[in-house]
Amino acid sequence: MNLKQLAHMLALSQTTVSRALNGYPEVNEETRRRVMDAAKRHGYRPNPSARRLATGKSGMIGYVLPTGTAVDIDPHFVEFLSGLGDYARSHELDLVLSPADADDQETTYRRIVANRQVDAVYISSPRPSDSRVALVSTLKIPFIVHGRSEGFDFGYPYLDIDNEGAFHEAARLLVQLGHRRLALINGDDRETFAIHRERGVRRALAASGLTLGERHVCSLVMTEENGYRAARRLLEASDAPTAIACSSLIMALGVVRAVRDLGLSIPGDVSLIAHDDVFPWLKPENFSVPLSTTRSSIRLAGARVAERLAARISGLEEGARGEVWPVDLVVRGSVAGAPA
Amino acid sequence: MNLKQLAHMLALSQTTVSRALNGYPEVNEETRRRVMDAAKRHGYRPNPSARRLATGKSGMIGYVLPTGTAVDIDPHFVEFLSGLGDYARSHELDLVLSPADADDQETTYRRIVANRQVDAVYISSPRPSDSRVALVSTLKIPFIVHGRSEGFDFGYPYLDIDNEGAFHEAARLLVQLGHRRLALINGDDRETFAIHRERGVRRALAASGLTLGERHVCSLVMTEENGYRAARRLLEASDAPTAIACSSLIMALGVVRAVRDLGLSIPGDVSLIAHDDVFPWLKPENFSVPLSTTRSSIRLAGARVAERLAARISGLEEGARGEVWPVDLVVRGSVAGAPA
DNA sequence: AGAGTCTTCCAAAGCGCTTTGGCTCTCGGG
DNA sequence: CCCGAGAGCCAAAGCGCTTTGGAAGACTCT
Repeated sequence: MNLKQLAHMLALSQTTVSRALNGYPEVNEETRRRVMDAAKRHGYRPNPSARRLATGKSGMIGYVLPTGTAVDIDPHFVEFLSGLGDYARSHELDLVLSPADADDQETTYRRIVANRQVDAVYISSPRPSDSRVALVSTLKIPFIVHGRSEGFDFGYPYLDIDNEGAFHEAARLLVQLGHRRLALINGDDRETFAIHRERGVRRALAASGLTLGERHVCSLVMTEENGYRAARRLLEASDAPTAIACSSLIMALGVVRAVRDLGLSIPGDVSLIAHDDVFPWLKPENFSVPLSTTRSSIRLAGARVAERLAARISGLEEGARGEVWPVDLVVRGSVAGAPA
Repeated sequence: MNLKQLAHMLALSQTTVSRALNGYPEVNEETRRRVMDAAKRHGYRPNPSARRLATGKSGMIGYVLPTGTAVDIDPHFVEFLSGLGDYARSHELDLVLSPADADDQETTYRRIVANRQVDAVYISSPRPSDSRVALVSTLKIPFIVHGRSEGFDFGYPYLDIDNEGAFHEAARLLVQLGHRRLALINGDDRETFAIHRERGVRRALAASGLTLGERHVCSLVMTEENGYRAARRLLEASDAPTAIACSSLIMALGVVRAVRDLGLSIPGDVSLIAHDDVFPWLKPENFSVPLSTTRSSIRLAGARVAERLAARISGLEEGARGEVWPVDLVVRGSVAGAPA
């Protein structure tokens, strides 16, 4: 059932039917009702390919997925996706993932924009002066960055959490508890979120005249194994930290294992605070010693990104609006006063 | 730059240019070269929307993403996606995720097929007599099921791992080691994979005249917390099992925690084997006691599904071909003879 | 040389929708 | 009573590609 048939069966022109369906004003309400009714009754669904060709709009959100045999998709992605899906579902938006060589995403961005394959894109895990952000800003397409880039002389729309503030609070708490040697087990420090977290820790330490030792900050892909290795290296050193801030729950698993392997205890020998993106399958309160966390639901962020993207597509949102969400510090059993 | 312009600038018809570009035989090789050359030089890219409207092909693979506030996307999904992306990238295929109410995916399947939004779809986490499989089989669209359904009187193409065989082997090993009371901490037993695993365990036990006690099999969403609860319940009972087979590494984390909380040890008091889908961020060899696993890379499965989907789209693969991958049993420190 | 056969190319008809540019009819105001 | 201004509808022109149904010329055969 296509427009032509529907129009013919209503003894109307395609123009009128199309307009009636799309809510244009120049059609009699009575006629509109008739059209709407017939459309529903016959299950008419405009062909998206045709509509897209005519309008250039696709009703899809795009995401360039970095891939490669050596590239692993971040497990956080799936949670973000859940949120995105929550919103997208109720607004008939689809999401298209365009896999791209991790080292050359630009080509893909250009392609999906030039082809008008999607109405908007989002960018995640940005780095300072991220080339994707720069590129997409010049392309005429609505977008939002999940996270933040830095060092541009132009603004851009983003949604980020207050990583610096979160880790500042976490470190400040540890310092207040008497800890003097803190360590930070961070994610990839080429990404902005990790930079911000380190900055937060440093600022808190500086406020008490302390510093983050060169060897007390690690930057690694966030796996359990890397958490273990980092913690092990830190704790075996002569100037072992008495408190650790950790960028992910998954790494924290490794940290806990390292602590145990070394015959130490949490929080007796080491206090631990990790960032929690809120996974349904791994909860900080269920760690053998309940884990203190800086918490922010990445799923909610996904939903919000979708919402703002939709707003941008329909022109309801414009300009370089940045949005920064505060992060909760949730104190549980894994922190205590510094050992004597 | 569109076809018309390109044709005009080559003083050829659109027909010829189109055919030259698409490899049709009825065009002079010399002409083809000229066309190809000019196309490349001017960066001509056929407009996918137009092509799609004309051919009905979209160059996209579809996946209906079950969503809802109470629905969590399985973390395995992201690994599968990595594999899918690996293949799709090198073949210019995009992936479109259509979020749907988890309780009504059928509408969405019908929509994406009717709209010809995608050239093929895949279905994951199938259940016995899965309605999605039945539906998609009637629709005229290439598809592959990742996993297996059961109880149909028709065949369908799928890719699955030998879940029954894997758990059969695992259980057999445990029995050989003298264990008499096994338990199974399984995933959602409405899904086929879980049913197959249970079947495998039962078969191995039966071979030695043993059975899987009613209360020795748990079926739960695969989270750390559920693994903990299940293990705790099992191990505190009077007829506590001496060996546990577990359907996921994430649940196994919880099992290990429960064992520790109860002052028991692995493998001294309990042997443990879990299924490993091969996550880059959590490895069985890094468990405090290296975990024995049945191992099968879900990422490779993703790549293979993409490959077969591509083959089906281009007509190279047809019919109801099922493919079942064997699963490795990797023995590590978490299994030992049954305690006296 | 005429007929048949390829080879190589083309004009034009879709694909199904949106949108431009009228056209017709009704109605109130001068 | 005529004019201008809506209101309501329509025909047709795109959007950019593929594909059908030839047609022209070159070549082979008899």
